[in-house]
Amino acid sequence: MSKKNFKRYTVTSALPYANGPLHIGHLAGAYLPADIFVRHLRLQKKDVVYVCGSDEHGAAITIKAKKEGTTPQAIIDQYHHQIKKSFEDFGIAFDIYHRTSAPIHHDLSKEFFLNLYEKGEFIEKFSDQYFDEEYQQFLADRYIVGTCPNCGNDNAYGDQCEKCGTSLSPTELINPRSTLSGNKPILKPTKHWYLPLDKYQPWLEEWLLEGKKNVWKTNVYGQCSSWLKQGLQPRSMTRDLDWGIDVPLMEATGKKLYVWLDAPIGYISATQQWAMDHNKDWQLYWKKQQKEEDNSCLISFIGKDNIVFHCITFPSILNAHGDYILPEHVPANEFLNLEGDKLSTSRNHAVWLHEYLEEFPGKQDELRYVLTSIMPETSDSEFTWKDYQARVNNELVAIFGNFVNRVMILMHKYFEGKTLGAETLKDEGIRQQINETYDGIAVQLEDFKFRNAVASLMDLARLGNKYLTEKEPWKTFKENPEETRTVLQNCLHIIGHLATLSQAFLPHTGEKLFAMLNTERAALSYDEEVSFANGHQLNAASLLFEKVEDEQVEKQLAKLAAKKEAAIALIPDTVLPAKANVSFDSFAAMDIRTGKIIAAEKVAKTKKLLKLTVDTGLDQRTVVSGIAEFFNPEDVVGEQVSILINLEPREIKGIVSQGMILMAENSAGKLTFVAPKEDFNTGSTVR
RNA sequence: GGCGGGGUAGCUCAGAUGGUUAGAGCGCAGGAUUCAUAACCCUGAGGUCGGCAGUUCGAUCCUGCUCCCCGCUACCA
Repeated sequence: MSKKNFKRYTVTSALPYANGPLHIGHLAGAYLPADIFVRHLRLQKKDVVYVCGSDEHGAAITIKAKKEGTTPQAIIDQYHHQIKKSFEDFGIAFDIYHRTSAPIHHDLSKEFFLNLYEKGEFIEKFSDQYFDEEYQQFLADRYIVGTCPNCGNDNAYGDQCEKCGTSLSPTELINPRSTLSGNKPILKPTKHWYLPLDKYQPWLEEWLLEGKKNVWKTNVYGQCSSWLKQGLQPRSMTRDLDWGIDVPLMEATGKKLYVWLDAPIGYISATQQWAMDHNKDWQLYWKKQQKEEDNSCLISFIGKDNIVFHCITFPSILNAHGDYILPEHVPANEFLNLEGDKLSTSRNHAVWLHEYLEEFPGKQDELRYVLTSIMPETSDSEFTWKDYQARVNNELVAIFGNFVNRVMILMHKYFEGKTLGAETLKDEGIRQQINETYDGIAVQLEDFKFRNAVASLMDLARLGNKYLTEKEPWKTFKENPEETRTVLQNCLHIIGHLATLSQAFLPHTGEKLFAMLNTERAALSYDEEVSFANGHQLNAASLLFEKVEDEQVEKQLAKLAAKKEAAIALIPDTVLPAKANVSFDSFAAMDIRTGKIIAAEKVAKTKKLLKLTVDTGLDQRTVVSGIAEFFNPEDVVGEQVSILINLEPREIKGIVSQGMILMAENSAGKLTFVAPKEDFNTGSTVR
């Protein structure tokens, strides 16, 4: 963290996309660290606003709506409310959880666009894009489906084939068709407005490359510097879409703002809404102030997948606008894995937050503790239910909960839960260690080391257990009850500090502790110390945490396995629907022959491509085929194939490919050659 | 393919601008204890720091190559 001392903080967490529920990976990546950080700032009595909201634009939402036979509005309403409720129930302390479909957000996004437009920042470019004549509109990448040139999947989208994961552009699709009308779209020139990132490159090099060196996390800095090294390209800020924010220009009817332009502006519009609701001035949190030292400190918590947008694109937009502050830190986390596998929404391999909250009621802090302890700060990390159980049982229950329980039970047993002369802590050694804990946690959190910070909290509970064991108040009670009292009351002070510090990491636990101690005020800042008046009555001891039983772990594991099986079982069912009929002539027009591969080599600088030389009986020709992930070049030589020989040649990676090898693909994405069963004459026709 | 991040004890992860015995928590083994949710406390065993080569008096830390995982990216018929 930089040495600058800010008076004010603006903290953001990545806007969750409103087309699915939240899972633990989201929490560990962008929400939990931000929440802890913000609670920590508030305990220091800093002026901070913490904003977030649903990202409700983008083509994926309209696609999902179409698939489910509903409207985009219905999709975003459903998920916005679900996500919002999950965050609330879990205890993420946003000042506001807003949404990008709100009018105030549309207005601000347009204002941003117009500001840049009027300054002449945008480059206007025409490009050919698919257009649906029946619906009279340009088609976004996701509105075009066709055959994947790589794997032959007939339902590949214009931006990506979901079967083989290949990124595509719409013009690469074979037999493209519009998802609106089903017709073949035509190419038509369309105008778009590009942000000249190349123009901002020198500025970015100074601000980011030099300014953030050794300040930003290595994963973030490394990714950004790699982009800058490669040289930035202008990026289109508009799309031909029917869902999103209108481009505020007469000539751009029917066009929408690129979702990555409007989404980060959502942080600002959310702040505006919050300010209106609470009679605050939003500009203090976002705009440059007259004196630089009065600027707010902007910190954006995100996952590693959107580093570039938050570190390069959005700052460029803010800087081009000119009135706005720039992110001081973008502490991106890596990814969380689950039980040895990537978290996956489509494969349903996830621990969903709303399900956890239902199945583990009142156990928010258990999940917070585990996720904080394994937070993917520097590399991907792994959540397992067994580990969850171990951390809850051996740490929260055995160390933290047990210490509190021991003290409370002894206080009630010996002194009816009443204190005497316990205004302050009477052990200098303990006091010093507590002070070090506070300082250590502050340093760690300001350096975004959440794992270390939460471990420091646990160490304070350890210190308590050790102190009890050393002083053995249960032994001293007979001869020296005053000694017993002093020791136990010192322990009460430790519990008080545990409660204060828990407010950042384990807020529900903090509340429970204050309730048990029966203090007057439920929440304290760091500089207010718990004090006990003479005769102060403690409340009855209650368990802070409960053990996680083996059955619960097994149940969760079984649930995951079942989901996975269900997801896999779904795949064979998705036999692709039949395509539209074609005339016999269209079929007859295709010249398919048997052939033999006589040479094969990997195409340099590609992962999936093989350059094949095929004997077609007529000639020997070169075909580029995307099968390198499934076949070694040496293994396919001599292989009989069926080859479409009168396909228009196309240049791929500088090699002219003359034809297409026919492959069959199963639902798991596995490929096999479609070829004669027996050794057959090359050049035979296939009909 | 290019680029970025990561590969360190059984598990989850720290760490060092290169320097005598590489750390933590959990797990495991032994001991002590009984106030406590068989918990706490003490002690201990455990690692050729992904692989190969190089630079160096010395490398887990630097360089090159290489393998594995994740991400970004690429005209993948």
